[in-house]
Amino acid sequence: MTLPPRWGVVARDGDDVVVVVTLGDDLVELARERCAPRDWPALAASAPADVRWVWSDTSRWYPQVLAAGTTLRRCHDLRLCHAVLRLSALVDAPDALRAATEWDAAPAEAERAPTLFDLADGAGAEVPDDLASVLAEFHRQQQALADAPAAARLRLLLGIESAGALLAAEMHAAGVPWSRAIHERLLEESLGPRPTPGVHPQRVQELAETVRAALGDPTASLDSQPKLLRSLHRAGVLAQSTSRWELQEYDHPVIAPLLQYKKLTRLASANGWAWLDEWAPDGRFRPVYVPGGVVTGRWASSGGGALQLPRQLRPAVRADDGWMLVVADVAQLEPRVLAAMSGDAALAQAARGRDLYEGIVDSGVVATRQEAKIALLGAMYGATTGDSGRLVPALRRAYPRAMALVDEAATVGEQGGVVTTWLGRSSPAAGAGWRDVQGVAAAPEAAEADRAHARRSARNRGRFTRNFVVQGTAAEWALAWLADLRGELAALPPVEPGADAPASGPVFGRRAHLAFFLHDEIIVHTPAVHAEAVAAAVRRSADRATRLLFGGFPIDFPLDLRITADAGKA
DNA sequence: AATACAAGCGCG
DNA sequence: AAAGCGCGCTTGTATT
Repeated sequence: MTLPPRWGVVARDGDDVVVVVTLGDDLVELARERCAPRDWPALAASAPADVRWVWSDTSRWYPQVLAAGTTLRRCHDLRLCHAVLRLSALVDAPDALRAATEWDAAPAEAERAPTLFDLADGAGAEVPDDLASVLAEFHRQQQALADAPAAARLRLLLGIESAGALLAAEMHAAGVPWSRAIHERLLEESLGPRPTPGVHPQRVQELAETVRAALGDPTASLDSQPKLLRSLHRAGVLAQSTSRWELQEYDHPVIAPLLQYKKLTRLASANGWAWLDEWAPDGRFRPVYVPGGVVTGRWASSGGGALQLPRQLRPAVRADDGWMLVVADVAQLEPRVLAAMSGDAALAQAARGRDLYEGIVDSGVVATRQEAKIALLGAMYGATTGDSGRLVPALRRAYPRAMALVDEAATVGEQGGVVTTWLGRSSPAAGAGWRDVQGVAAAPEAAEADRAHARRSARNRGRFTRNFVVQGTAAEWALAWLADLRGELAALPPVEPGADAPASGPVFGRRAHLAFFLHDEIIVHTPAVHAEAVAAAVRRSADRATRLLFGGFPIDFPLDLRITADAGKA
């Protein structure tokens, strides 16, 4: 430890910005300055490095700091923390926190001015950012934490949630190093030369001709599902839909070229040349991450499709000259989290130091790895039919504690209750519509159709809450991993600037930085001299996240990790 | 002409 | 082999 923890506040004050720095938890004021909006990042940067900055919304304030060429170490994002505290079953929050307020607004979008439409319906509206509102909300949150019996877990959750918000802004600013040349080569190999806009690429046109010939219909429309389905029926393919998994059941010469046609049109429209020009014009892919964007606590994304980057395009993620990528993902994150949070020693044992699914097979629970995977996913998702549903009972016998945890979460959800993750994020309460459906079905005179509807609705909600506890706790583990790693990377010394202006900008052009995060995998872009140190840090952070959440429980989270110049290699 | 929805497919 | 969780995006079609 160096200095005691300090708080800082950044808020709007009329047309100015006010920066307050305080000492300790008692909020004794140390310094207060007013300045023009463009000058506050310099003020904040001159404060002690361990200040925890309280502000309304990280996406509202932090990009300005990054644009000014600096970073901040810690923050308390009032909007995100409000969202957690408002719903958490672990706090006895006052009504002022519980009630829906202006603090429930959507995140600010830095790129886009709010329109009247946005303000009218609340979507895209910003949370308050004036000093009085910010201090009032901060005190409400501190009070709620002071009264909470499980405050330690909640404080951890709020801390990693806020660190994630900093990181989301930083990763957007730094970008994923993206090779336009490799992307273009992949497109040309699959699709042919770049077509003029509005025209199908050459390979797609050739496939379309092959498909139409196989259909015996030279004018068949392939891009309209109803028309395509009718053409297929005329050719004797009596599918119910045009989805891939159904079509591939049929043995007909049209199927193979049609599936290839769908694959290539998808590539061209979702990640083709237009995408490249829009999202990686300068050799950096900058997706907009939305921390806390999913109810379970996972991040969402908006723009660029960061969560859907096809594996096919991963080779285009390429380190700069003299730099390397450290690519790491957790094998079977969610089942491991389930083993730990349920205290299921048998499942934890099956997971230890190896492929968890192989561990289940070795324990004699099911016969093959594929069966183990299907069974476990089915247990966490609530499958009742098919192979998955058939295999779940064997799992229930072998791992009763783990299965009891997800079964209990499902039961609570079916009854309209709230479930909570390991660190204290609670699921939303059942909505009025859902309760109405159950109420109607409970009446003595209810029709059988109403009862069936209510049962289906209850099961649906049960599957959601069943998965919520696992997916949400997995998101917490991942955030803890990221937050710790972010600190480790910041402690590495920067390298000398290269001859060219660094594509990652003044902040990240000289030091290792996180470049990508997707649920259970990360990519760090690092000067090559630090690659080994970064790899070690990635592993240390994962171990610390495990101990931070689950203490001494004997569970491990092994990483698949490689140091590479491009992220495409297996 | 603008908007909402469904299908389909990409990711974990 | 195709059921069960959470997302975002594009396209075509239906609605207004």
